[in-house]
Amino acid sequence: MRVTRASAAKTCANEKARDILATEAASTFSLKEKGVFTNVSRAMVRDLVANLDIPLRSINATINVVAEALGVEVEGDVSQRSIRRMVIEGGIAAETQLVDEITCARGVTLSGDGTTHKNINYQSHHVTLTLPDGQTATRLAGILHEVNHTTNEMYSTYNDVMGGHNAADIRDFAPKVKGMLTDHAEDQKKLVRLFAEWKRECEREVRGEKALACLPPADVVRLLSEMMENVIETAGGYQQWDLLSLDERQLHSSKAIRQLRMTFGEKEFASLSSAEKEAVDFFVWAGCCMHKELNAAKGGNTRMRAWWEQNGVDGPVLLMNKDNAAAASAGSSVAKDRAVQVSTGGGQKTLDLAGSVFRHKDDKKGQHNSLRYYLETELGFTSQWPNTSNTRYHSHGDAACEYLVHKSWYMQFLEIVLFKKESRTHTNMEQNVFRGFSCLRTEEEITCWASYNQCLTHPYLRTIRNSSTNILDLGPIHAKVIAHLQCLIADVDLVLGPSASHETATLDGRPFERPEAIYAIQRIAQDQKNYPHLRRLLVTFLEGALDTWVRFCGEFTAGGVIDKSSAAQREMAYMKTTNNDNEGALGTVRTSLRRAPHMSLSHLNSRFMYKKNMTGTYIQKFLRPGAQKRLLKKARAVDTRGDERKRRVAQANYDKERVRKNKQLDVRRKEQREAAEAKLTAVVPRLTLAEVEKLRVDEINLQIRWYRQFDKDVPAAKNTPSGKAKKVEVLMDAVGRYVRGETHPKHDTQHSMEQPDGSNNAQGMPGCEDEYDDE
DNA sequence: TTACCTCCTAGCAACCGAGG
DNA sequence: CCTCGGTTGCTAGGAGGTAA
Repeated sequence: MRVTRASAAKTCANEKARDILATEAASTFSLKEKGVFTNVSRAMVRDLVANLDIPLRSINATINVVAEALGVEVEGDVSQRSIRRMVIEGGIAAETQLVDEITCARGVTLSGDGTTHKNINYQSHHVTLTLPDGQTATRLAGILHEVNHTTNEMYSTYNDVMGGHNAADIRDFAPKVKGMLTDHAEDQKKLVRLFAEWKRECEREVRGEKALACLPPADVVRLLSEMMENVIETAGGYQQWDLLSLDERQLHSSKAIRQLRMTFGEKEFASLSSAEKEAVDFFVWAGCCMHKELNAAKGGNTRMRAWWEQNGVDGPVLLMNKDNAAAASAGSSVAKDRAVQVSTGGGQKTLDLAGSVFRHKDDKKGQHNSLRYYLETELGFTSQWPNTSNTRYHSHGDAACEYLVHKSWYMQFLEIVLFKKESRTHTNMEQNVFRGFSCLRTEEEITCWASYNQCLTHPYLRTIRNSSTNILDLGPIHAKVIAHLQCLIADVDLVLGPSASHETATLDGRPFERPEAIYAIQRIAQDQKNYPHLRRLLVTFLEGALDTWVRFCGEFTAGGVIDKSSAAQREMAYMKTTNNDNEGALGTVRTSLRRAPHMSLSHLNSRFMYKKNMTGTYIQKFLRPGAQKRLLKKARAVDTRGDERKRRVAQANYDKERVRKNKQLDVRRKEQREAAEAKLTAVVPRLTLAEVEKLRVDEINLQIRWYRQFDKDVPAAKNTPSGKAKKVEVLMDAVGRYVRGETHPKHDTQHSMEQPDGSNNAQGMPGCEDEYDDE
């Protein structure tokens, strides 16, 4: 009661205030002064567009609606065209801000990630700054494109806006960069190497320049003239030199000057002590912690999947896709075998399929909502199936826990789905989920996922998610992960045993994230009759995870850059623990481009950087009216420069080039394939052991391949043992079957039906890329 | 699958107001 | 009246959505 009265009183007061305002003359707001938009209205428009995501066409209406409520009359309006330019101004201000902040910062680190959208590659870049007061800030440096503007350009923009004084130099930027954070993909690692090299060169050049400045003028003159002599000589003597255009001459001499500085820089650098040298070139790479975890779990799973076959145990039920299921039930025996061979099953696959059934992206297709309602009525609360995807962190582990805890509900639900339908049939996918859920071997795998999830994944994430942690300080934690895994491998009863406790089972000794899942796991572990393999499977999973962890923690190894660095160095090279900034940014690019497919990258960058980097505040605080005026000018210049058209042309050319290269590649592959086939048709089978033993290993391989064309008992290329003796054995088996007349070479269309195995490798190895795959 | 609609952008050209 | 800096109108055109 009192509250309503108070708010009523407030409203009344507000209305009074509004009346007063309305009666005053100052209640109009002019967007323009002398026909030019004021800085205030520009800032407002930018905030509306970039920070609040208001569509360009609604800006005017928004301003008017708010103004009306406040009792202010707005004078003038702003066209979409002008709004676009104001956004460009925001983008330029954001670049200026970035250079400004980098100039002040004590240390800078970079982070990046890439993705493709509609066949175009996008790279997201963030800069993390260690400010003079020890605080850190992460700024979006932009979404770049393969053919895109460079950092150099950013610096010239800065100098334009700031009016040229205290000119910022790209070369001052290089030594400040102390590190780089990316995922573990090879292309990103290459980028890191290139960057480190560039940084070194910049440093030497500046060092050399300084050294030259300290020399007596006479020496410098002498050096320069010597250098010019050299340049002219390499250009082919004075006569040739005179023929060169001015630009070419300038190019030659600037190159030579750079070279001179570099040599001087190197000389200076060589005189430093080794500690100083290391301090100067200090540059460190770290890999995103989320990726480490993701890949470790994948590594564990791979090892676990292989365990069944290696130990001759019948593994989880096969979950065939629709086509293979049809082939296996109706096709010829060859098709049947093939369908069985290419199909897989197992915990991860089941959880994936369950993901598509229980929470399909498209609500109409999946059972997303009806499941939610069902669980709500049955359990009294809503529970959601985790979004299982290869690239979503810890989703499979979470799904495994969800399964263990609510298994019976999900099974019942699948039944309801069945009986709700007119046809009373499950789709193939639903059937597969049902099969997987009812298979004890699959359940054993799922239990391993859940155990890993509770003991390693969640405790690890709890540790690294602390937002202010510096990844460079996480060496001990990763050592602990490895040690803990070794501990668990040595004694899985720490997790599975009846007396297991979170104190010894989890990485950080803190309670389990989902204790109900642990109860389920222990119940399963007690039941050795139904789940006899669980212990050995879990050990295998953990071993696989351990190996992957070791591989993905290379940057922390003893004696490495991080290990040797001082606390102060690590502070200057502060990096976040995860690369989520970049991954999130790329996600935003995707959604923005889907909504506005024609939005240019520069426009997107302008909006995005303005928002993320809080450029509005920067403009207000640090850009004097004069600088804002220059901002306007620069924006106009950029606007009329036709960047976007240039970008499209560059992209088109790039695409053309790629098409050409791909075609070339195809031709070469075809040639290789044909050569391999020709070799195969030319094979003369050797039928005696004596003959076979005289052959070289590659000839034996060829013979085996020849038999493989028609003899299904010859193992697939990847399963063929290595070592000459073993290969001879395999070959002689095939020879035996051939000689006895059990197998017959096909003479008709064998080559078009069967792919010689050389082509598998030429296609690239699909199995390997997902280790680095992400969005 | 097709035809049409909607949304959004780029960039040219025309327009407008201020100041000399 | 002219020039210049700034603003706006206009159109082509691509991409996604959607109904037939």
